Amino acid sequence: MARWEPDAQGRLLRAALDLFAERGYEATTTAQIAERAGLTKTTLFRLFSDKREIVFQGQARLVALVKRGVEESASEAGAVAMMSNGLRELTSAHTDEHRSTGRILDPILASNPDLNERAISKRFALTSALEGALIERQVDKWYAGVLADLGIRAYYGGYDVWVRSDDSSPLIDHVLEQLKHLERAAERVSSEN
Amino acid sequence: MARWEPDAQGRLLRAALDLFAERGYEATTTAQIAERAGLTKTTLFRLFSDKREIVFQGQARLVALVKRGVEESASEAGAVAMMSNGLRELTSAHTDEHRSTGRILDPILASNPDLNERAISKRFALTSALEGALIERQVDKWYAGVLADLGIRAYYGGYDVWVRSDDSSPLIDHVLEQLKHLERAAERVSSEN
DNA sequence: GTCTATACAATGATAGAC
DNA sequence: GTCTATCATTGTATAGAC
Repeated sequence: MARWEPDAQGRLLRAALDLFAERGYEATTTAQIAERAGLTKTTLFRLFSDKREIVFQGQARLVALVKRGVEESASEAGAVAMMSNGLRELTSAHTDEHRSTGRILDPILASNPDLNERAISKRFALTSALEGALIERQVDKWYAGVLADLGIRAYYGGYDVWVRSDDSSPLIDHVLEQLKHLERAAERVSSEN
Repeated sequence: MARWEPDAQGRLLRAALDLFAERGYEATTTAQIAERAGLTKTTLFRLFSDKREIVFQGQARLVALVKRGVEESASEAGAVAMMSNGLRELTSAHTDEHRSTGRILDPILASNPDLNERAISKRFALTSALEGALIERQVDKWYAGVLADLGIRAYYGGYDVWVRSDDSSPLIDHVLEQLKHLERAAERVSSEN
């Protein structure tokens, strides 16, 4: 059937995670990753735009998901409801396998400035996507910005708890829990003025 | 007296801005920047950790400023007041010269993914610094996160308007104007629940 | 349509001389 | 503190194999 082993991207991802965990991100060369995956450097760079993207490729999907959650919200839904629908879609992509990967990946991300920078960039991309989707749904631009910040902050906070915790509660529960606290905090802004 | 021309960093920055504006960021090599500044590549990389930092070095100061604004706030000050004191300090560093530089630099940043990523990373660093400083001042962690997002969003929004505008109103005025809108938006979160 | 081989330019690190 | 020189690595480009 196939002349090549399938799932080159998946093999490269696993090879990269193995090597990064063993020897660190910087001490691992792209040639080594490709070799362990049974490929060459050329192929690696055809499949991933750069070394960091090996580990972040999956995140591209998330931007589309958060947008879809907002777009598919009922027309009567309020802005907060549309935003949390975005978060619901976003979190629906996270399986238990992602949680395992996260446990390996997160310490590596934290330890390397280049990877960390890419992670921040992805967070910003999610925030902008959420903000833009809300504006498309006629939410006032100021309100859209504030809600996007709140929502993505809740998502990352919830994700951190979820990855670290052993319980079986789904990611969305952790995220909505965070969102509740953040909404209450947002209320305090008005009471102080 | 001096065996070398002084202000190597400044000369490198000006050389880099010139060349980036002329030929673009990617088409300019670090060797060319160093040469135009009368130095070598080695010296450039001793003074700047990487090519992008030539253009962002100045931002390191800003993190210290926003922290100081919060730290030096009166003990009776509320959380919003401490946050906007941070913004006041932050904006105090921006001279008319920075505005001119911004007019040249901003289109270059927007046109290059690598530079853009670094810019986002700096924005996140400012947000984290502001959030951390508020927490140090005993602000509740949820509230600190929300206020940091609001404040930095106001700062960037205000900066964009300031750089583009021809009037003589100081940056802080634009930032506080944005902040007013964002605070009102934050109030709406509560009314929707 | 996917992979390999090879050559290449540029970043960034390092060592030793002035 | 700067210079020259050399080096490993990332990432690109090309041309061809299966």
